[in-house]
Amino acid sequence: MTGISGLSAKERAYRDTKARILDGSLPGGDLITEGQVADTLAMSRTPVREAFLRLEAEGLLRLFPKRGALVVAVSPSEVEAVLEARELVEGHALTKLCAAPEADRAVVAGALHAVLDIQRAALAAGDEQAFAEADRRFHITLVESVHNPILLELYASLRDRQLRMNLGSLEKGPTRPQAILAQHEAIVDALGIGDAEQARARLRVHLDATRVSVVGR
Amino acid sequence: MTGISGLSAKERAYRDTKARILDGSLPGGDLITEGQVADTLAMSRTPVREAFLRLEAEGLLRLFPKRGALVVAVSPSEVEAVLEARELVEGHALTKLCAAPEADRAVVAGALHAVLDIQRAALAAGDEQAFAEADRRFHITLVESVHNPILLELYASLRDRQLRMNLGSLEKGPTRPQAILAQHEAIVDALGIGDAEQARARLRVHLDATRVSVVGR
DNA sequence: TCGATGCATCTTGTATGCATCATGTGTCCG
DNA sequence: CGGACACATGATGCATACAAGATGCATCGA
Repeated sequence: MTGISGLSAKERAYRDTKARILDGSLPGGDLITEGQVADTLAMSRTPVREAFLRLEAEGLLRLFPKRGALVVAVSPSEVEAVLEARELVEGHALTKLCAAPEADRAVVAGALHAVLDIQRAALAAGDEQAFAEADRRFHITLVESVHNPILLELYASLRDRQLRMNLGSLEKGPTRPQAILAQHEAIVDALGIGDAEQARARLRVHLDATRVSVVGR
Repeated sequence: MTGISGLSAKERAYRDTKARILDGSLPGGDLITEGQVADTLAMSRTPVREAFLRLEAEGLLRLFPKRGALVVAVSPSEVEAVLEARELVEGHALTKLCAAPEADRAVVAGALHAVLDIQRAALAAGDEQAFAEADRRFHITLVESVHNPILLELYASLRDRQLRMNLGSLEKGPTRPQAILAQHEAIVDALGIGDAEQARARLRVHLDATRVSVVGR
């Protein structure tokens, strides 16, 4: 029935719409309807409807009864909320790692180092795509080390939201990537010696820099 | 057209099913179908389907394509995950409050004291229902003080899951409520003097006691 | 007897139709 | 000229219909 793709219609509607929101083709403040998306994707309204519900749960859409779906605009307060939650979750990961047996910490630190190598290479090669992916991987790896599905899922949703904020933001400037990499390295260094306070402080620095880059102050 | 209730069919399906999962009428491991629920509530499958999707997102159901919906059984690891997340969020609230201006802290402390009064009265009256509601109110008030919608929503979902764990647990014992109340009071006391470390430690005690009550160890 | 196959049945996935509700507009009345 | 009302329009909410996948069981063959 879908014919082309092996994915269900619901999944296609979800991914397509989400992608269009995240990459900015559907700007915040836009009002879209089930019918529009259904027509575009050549499917009925039913799967689109389910995709919309999911996107609303993720905070990307806001549904208005009988009126349409509003693409939620990124507000400064949302930026704050996302960053606060990120600091909480990632900071927890750092603390927990530093309190964990040496061996466990070493494993994660090793994984993080590997990611940093990739990120360094991406920076040298000027591959923004790979750099962003490595950045994502870095933070995900950190949060995964907590082994808590609930926190991991929350974090994934936070990353998605942040993605959208980044592109709304000012140009990152050519020095941003280097700064990001340096901040990552600083965090891993603190982690390497098991200094939780230091690691958290550096995480805070990293997220503050992110905030500045996003809200411009 | 449902006529009777002012709620939408989707909302009724969601609340009813959720309630039946949380109160144990639908035990973990059960396989339910959209049709069953739709018949029971005298509505079509469509709104039930949407309710199921929502419940899956909350971690209460797990949907299997073309097979049905599994009521997720509470696992020990889920208990750990929920409690870890709760400690993280509530602990953050305590820390943030202690770092906030005296006035802000006093406002929240006042609200918490008010809730404790209610809880004390409920305990004296032997009103379990009211006691549980006050307990819920206590923790929600704490988390609300963070003013972060993302964390608040996460917390709400955590509380729901915990609800279900409690009833699967051993009898609470007549002394449990008193212990809970005492632990709450201890937390608020530490908060009153702005001692974040102390408050967090007491929160940890409280949640540990909860874990013992739930998993029995 | 045991395993493979085909079918009946059940459930979901999607499409479609209709009723309802919200909104904007044009007209009529003051 | 201004405001209220009736209606056209468009969207969702829900019901229903149908197709397709998954499962269990009976049946058949070795």
